[in-house]
Amino acid sequence: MFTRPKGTRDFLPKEMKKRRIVEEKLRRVFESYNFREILTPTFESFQLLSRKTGEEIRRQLFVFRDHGGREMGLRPEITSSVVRLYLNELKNYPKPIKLYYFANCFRYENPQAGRYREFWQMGCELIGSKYPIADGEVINLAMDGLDAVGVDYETHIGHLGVLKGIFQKFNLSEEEELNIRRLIDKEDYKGLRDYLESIESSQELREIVFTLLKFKGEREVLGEVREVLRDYPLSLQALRNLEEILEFVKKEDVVINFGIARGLDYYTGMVFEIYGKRGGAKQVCGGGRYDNLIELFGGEPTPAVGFAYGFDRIMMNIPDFEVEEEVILVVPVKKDINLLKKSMEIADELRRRGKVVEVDLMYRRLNKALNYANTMGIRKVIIVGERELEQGMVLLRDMRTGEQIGVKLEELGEYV
RNA sequence: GCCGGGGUGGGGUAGUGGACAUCCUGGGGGACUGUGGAUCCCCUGAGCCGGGUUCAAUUCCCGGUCCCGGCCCCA
Repeated sequence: MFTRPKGTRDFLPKEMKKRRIVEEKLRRVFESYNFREILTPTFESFQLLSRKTGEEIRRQLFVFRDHGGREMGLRPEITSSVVRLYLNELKNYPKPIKLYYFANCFRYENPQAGRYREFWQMGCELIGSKYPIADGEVINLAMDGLDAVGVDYETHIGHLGVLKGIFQKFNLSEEEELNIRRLIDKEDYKGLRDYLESIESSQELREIVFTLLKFKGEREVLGEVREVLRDYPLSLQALRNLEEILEFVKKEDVVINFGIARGLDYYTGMVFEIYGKRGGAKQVCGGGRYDNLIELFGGEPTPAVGFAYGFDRIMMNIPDFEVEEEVILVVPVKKDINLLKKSMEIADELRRRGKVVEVDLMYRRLNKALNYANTMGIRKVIIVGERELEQGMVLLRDMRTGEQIGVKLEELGEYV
């Protein structure tokens, strides 16, 4: 027997239906902002995929060689592909360019709650605007989408420029910066303290870092933060940028959090993460500004900002709902060739009218067919028998009430 | 990559170092040649894989694998 590859899933009809419904709601939000859908290949050259990241992501990449010996990888996220597409096809279009996507991604990781080797991301990239209003729009869009599907969430917004401004003043090496960011990101404050001591950082650095991390909260903290950062001009500049962005963020209840470092190295400015409140695999959305990435990929320096939803995690964070399908079953009273054909004709006619219609394909006895309708939750059954056909009628049975009426064939469409 | 808990028909389960492995549900067919949630009958179908201990393993031990979850990292 064959089994599913580890970390992958089969989606059964019922769940698929729900996914499509949620997908459609999210799509409508992106499109209401006039973001336009694109689709890029499932695999890209290994070169492209590994461009912006180091060893860590390489370990998570599904890689293969094609028959021509070219190294390929399955996309672990979509932003790289969108940047490539932008440079290939759209770089001379009027800005801003607003694109969205919904696609599967692959990471070779150990599965756990809300984490799979194949998973779906829906996200967007806004390319060409460096202004705070663009950051604000993207954040608003992210929250609108979650509202549209009923996720209970908390939004955290930070800015990498603030920490960078501090680091610069202390001449830290790139590696030291990275290590510090990593410890901050995972909120390992003890480890952070130990590390800062191990690299013999100055007292001032330690103080400013921990002070900054303490200011996690509502917008009111910004005033105090400004005070704390008064000797760090670059940080103040970043803070100013963040304040401008927040002017455009329409919801008040967001958490200012300078601890958001984001693992992907390409972020340069505002960063944000949104957490669902239903435990396990909390992060349903992540994004931010990446003004260097396009340049890194060989294009003109171009500012950009975007985010991605973890679609599967959204599915875990929405209130459950039932999908109801109005299905009609047409069943002949006997397995007589003429009745069978007549049943198909009736089904055809109703389908043309937009109904979802099934004909009994199992040559079941009438009682078994009704039983089938019952277990399948099919509400309406059309019973086709000679006696009624002679008068141009069929029987229409409502499985829920048990009511059964004779209906003229011409009027059937109005009854079901 | 590391750590914890699991794995019995399609789904849900019981039990056991020893005979054909329990029950419910589901699926197919029939009793009933035109009316359901019904009854009865028949059929279908299971101890993750490999090794070890043992006269004997689904049961005990080890390894692997997959699932669930945690770390790392992220969506």
